[in-house]
Amino acid sequence: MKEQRFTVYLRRHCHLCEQMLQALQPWCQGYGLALELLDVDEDPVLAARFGERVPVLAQGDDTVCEFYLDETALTRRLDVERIGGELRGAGTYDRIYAIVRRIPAGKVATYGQIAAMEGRATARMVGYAMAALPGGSDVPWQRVINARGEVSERAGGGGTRRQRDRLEAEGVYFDARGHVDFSRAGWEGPDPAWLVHQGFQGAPRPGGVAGRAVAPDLRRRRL
DNA sequence: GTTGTGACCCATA
DNA sequence: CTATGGGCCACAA
Repeated sequence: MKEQRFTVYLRRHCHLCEQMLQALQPWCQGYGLALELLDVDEDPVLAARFGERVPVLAQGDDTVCEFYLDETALTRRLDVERIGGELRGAGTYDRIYAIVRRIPAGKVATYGQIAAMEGRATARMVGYAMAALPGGSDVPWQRVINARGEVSERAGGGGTRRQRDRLEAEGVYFDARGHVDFSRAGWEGPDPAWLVHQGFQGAPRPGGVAGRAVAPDLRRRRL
């Protein structure tokens, strides 16, 4: 397994720098990243290049992120071969499908929830992945709904009805406005150990927040 | 290489 | 409650 080299440009007594190194710790252990730490104050060229803009995480000449660890950006940079479990080297859609397959009958998850677990997808991409499924797939696509608790509308129209019918056949209840109550039917996520083994992000907080049983799409959050 | 195609989500107003 | 605009990107042809 080849290691992946990254460079952190930093300076001493820098709070953000220490914070980024700490955030990188589990990535080094889990994915075998090799970090090169460069103190920009020890090299006038680097000091001129970065000024106050540290820390910077870089891969070769490419900047991955500045100031805070952007885990999404880092994930994109990682060699997919490094991801463990049966999903080693799998494409994003296959990784999404693998998570969706674990939603039990009678439960639902949101696009954003799946995306947050997958780690590098967006909610929208989860929707794209569902749309790309061939007929007769073993992926229980009907169990993925939007963040408002509704079955999403789509161009065709018939698919929407079919999704609701399948969910109701599994015992999922829709209220008069066509909404699912996440506190009753919301999926809390797969076995955390399975997620970790597959190299996914952790599950959103189980149980959820009042009024929203699942975590929103965490990707968009900026620190 | 390029382009077209999609089942989203959130913050506002 | 609804409407709208911006942010998004993998995949197949």
